[in-house]
Amino acid sequence: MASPTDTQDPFERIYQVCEQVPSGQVATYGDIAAIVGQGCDARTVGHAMAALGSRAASVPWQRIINRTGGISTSGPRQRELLEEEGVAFDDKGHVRMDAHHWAGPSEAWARAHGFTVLPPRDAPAPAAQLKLF
DNA sequence: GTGATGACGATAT
DNA sequence: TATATCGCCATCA
Repeated sequence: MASPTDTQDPFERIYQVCEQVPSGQVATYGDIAAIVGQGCDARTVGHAMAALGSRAASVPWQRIINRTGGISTSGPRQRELLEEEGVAFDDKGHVRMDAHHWAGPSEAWARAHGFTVLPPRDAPAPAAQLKLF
């Protein structure tokens, strides 16, 4: 049996999750893939973004970046859009993931649409903290 | 059906 | 932090 509100199209589900990313925040391809699940891979999300087509006007594709916080698209267009939303970049052109990383959709929303909740990413960076003293 | 390509991720160095 | 290598999955020739 299929899940409720089953869009059947993996790309369509990816677009749905992307639309949940609020303005001023960014999400990584891996995060979107983890939420969508169903064998969706970070690369699959990239393909979906490349196949946006006319959907580019409805999906905040600019808020989807790679894990390094860098922009994979060609041209400064994506950075322009993000800066318009208040996203800060460092001198190297990387997004400040520590300040703009999207924590994921609401658990209620995820369950209502049959998505997976993003795992707790509260990694305390052990090495840094241990070496602090 | 197979091989190559790609808006990637994680690990190792 | 940057680079190199491998793995993963969907699309195209």
